[in-house]
Amino acid sequence: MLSVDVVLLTPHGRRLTVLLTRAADPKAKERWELPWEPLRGEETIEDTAARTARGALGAAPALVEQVAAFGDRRRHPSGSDVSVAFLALVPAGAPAPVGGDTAWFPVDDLPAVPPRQRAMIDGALQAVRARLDQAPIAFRLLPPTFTLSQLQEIYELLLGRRLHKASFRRALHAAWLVEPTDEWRSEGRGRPAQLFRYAPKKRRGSRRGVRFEGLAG
Amino acid sequence: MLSVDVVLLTPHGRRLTVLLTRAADPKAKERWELPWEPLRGEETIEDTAARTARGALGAAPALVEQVAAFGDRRRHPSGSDVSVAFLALVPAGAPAPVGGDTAWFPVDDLPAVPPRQRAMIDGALQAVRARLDQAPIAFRLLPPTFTLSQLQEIYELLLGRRLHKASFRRALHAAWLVEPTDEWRSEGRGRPAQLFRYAPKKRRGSRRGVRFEGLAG
DNA sequence: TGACATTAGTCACAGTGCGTGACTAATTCG
DNA sequence: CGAATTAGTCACGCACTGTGACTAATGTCA
Repeated sequence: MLSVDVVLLTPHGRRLTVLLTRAADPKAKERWELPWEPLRGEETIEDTAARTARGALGAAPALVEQVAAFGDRRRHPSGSDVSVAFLALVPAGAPAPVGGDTAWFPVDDLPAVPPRQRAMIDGALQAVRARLDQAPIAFRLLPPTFTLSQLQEIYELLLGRRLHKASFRRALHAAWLVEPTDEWRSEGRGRPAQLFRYAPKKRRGSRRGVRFEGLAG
Repeated sequence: MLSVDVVLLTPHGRRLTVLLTRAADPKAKERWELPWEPLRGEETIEDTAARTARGALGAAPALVEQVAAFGDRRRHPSGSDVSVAFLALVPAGAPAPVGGDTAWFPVDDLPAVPPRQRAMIDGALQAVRARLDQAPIAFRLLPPTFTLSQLQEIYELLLGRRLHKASFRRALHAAWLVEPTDEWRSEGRGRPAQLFRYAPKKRRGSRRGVRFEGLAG
């Protein structure tokens, strides 16, 4: 038997959080676990992952991507030998967890989960950070139009460190990923911010991808 | 059922080659395929991958690492719904393929293989290139001491493009990965080259990994 | 109303990185 | 000997990056 597990991530304030559900088995050593399902014969693993994510969340996440297969001997609630981990991103303002059986936990303050799933969470975080400057996945966590401060906050959340404003905008400009709209948002105190939309342009020259990696705060 | 497939890579002259075996089923549409085995209950997928690699090669490869799980509906010789792909690196001077049932094919000139395995090969090449500047996997393809020209050749092979000598050495120096021995190798014509060994030093400062990515030839 | 806090956005400098071509060095071959 | 071949270094110019300071536009509160 093979299980498909999903690491659902969403921003909560300034922290990145992961969705856990209460363990079905009340005698389980760890009382929380990642949402998972056994693979059905007629489904692909991608389908199963998407369905599992929808089931736990009550809505479709913005992105579902494979992380890796975990086939070591670490314990998994399904008892299966092999599990395939997927990572899913959910925009901010995530629906409230259904009942008391699912909850969001900050990634840097997790309760005990079964060891194989613990490895999956770590792998998912690594995968997000590695892919962040290859693919524009950060935009999946934002509404169609957004301020650059919002965008920077998402990057900081996913990378787990602060970025410098000027560097961030310079690199963003060089990557030709966004274009300004003519709308402005005044959000309480402070100067209003211009709204942008995601609009990737053909990159000229540069063999490199979009490297945000070096941005230190 | 779950299959474990291995993409064995080795340098052959100036080309990167992959090991294929003749299809067991003579009526199969594609006559060559990647080495694969069904997962046994008592083994981890890593164990199975290592064993499969040894079986096809007749020796242990220098590195075996997971690429990803492939669970789409593309055809696979095992008929399984899900396959986990591993990539394996074999140092140059690989043992001659056993009989006529296994052979090395240049990655840029492959015969037809089952479609899921074709995707695995592409994925393995992408994975090698992506990990090349994160982990020192190039050294696995070389003997304990080597010349910098040999090392550069490996990088060019794995990245699939030429690098500029001066840039390569500058970046290598900055990464503190090798140290010179006091031996020199005179290899036919031309000036003798100094031999180096792999000896990673603690990297000071620099939040970045070892970025060889930008080296253009 | 006016000082201040707060957030957005830009600029400019200095240091480092990187692509590139030209140069020197040591060997073999004829 | 001189040409060819491979190893190894240097230096220039441009681009990129980290950084702090600056201006701009709003709300808050005395």
